[in-house]
Amino acid sequence: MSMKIYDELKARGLIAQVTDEEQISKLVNEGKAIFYIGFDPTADSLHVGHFMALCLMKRLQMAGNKPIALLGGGTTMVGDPSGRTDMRKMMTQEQIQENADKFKVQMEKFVDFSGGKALMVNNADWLLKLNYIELLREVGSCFSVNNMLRADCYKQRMEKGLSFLEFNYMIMQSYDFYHMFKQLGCVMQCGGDDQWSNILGGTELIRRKLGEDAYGMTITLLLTSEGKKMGKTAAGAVWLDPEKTKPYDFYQYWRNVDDADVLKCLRMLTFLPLEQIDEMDAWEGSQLNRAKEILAFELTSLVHSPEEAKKAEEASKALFSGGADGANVPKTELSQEDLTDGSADILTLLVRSGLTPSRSEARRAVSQGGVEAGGVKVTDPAQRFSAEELSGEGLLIRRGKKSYNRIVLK
RNA sequence: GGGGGAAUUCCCGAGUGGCCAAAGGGGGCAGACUGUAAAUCUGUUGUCAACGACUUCGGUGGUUCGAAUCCACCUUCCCCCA
Repeated sequence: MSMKIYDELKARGLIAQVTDEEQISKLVNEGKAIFYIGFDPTADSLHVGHFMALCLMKRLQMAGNKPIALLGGGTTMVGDPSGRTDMRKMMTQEQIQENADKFKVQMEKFVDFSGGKALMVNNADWLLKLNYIELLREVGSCFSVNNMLRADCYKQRMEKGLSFLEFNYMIMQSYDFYHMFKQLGCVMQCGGDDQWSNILGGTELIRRKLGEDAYGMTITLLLTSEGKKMGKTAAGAVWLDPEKTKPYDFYQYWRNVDDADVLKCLRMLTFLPLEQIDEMDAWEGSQLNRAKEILAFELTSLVHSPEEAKKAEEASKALFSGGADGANVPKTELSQEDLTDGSADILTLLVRSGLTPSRSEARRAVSQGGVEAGGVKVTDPAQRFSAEELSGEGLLIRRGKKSYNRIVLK
């Protein structure tokens, strides 16, 4: 009764482009495919974009296919120009290795690597050993510079300038596919939609070198209704690492998506059955808030844990609808040393709790009427709070409409 | 290799000796309105012991009472020629 995996992916709006729909749907529906997705360790944590790719892996794995997670220890040395207007900073090998180690730990949460059900490999293992002349003679003739320049990812860069280093990225990625096709029987590569030309480079290389067919599939980029990439805030990416983006903030990010984006996010990011999501499609107006709660809960649950999701949800309810107690509200602990003369002023508290980055901004927030302490609006930037007010339950500080922090004196 | 141009605050982009913490826009933040949404309007947007002081206009040194602005060198990027 349940949908075949390929149709489900399609119905969820996850598939952007495929090289051969007929072959690919057959391949993945049978559950025999070995496929890979590459992850370049350019930062010390995965983000939402990676999360989608990992979910795709998981979905395909659940349908019986075997994923290969490729860590780009080698490709990161070169730097992918796709979707960028400027060159990436060159990274040292140590940095890359460190990031790759972190990626590895996070990936294991999503994909089941036990009993050979999935593989994790690092392209540094073969790319770093390549010899320039040998490589040129082996694969160089299979690439047409004319065609490469026509590729979207390079075209964008023709105006701003493109270094030869980055120009080679496509060749490295193609070589990965070729290598894994031969060594591991990997027949399909998936990736973000921005990877399309790089993926085609690989299938083309395999065809030319081996005369065999390999396949490619890309995932729709998750865009907001305004056409911006999802998972970005003014402060930067929404990370999967709880140290970099707190589960509460992660929850809040999804709780706050635009009305227009909720259903799309539910379909593309969660594992909820499609029938259930289709029902929500009829919801309107403030009812959509319920859908946002579900979205936020599901995702926090997947990325962190059901317990963390529960905590985040409770904290949100406590703060926004005054329901449950605020035990799970983000908390900052102060010690006696943080006080002067047995008390602390509001500006210090705002800065210490991270609600504002500087005292100037804290002062501004207070003078604009955007700060509350213990449910009372603070109007005087010089207002002080005694040790007594801060101990025990602590003092709940609110900055603006949505940022809260409980300050507790230890 | 030769010639020309550029680097400004979170981003884009004005500013070419003092009136510059630096126009304008975007974004962000706060307020009003709301549904923790969007749209709209208003305020705000370097830091601090805050009517003042300090740090900032790619880097280093210099000219000057005074430099984002002038000079020298360096770095990076773009364009044209080879």
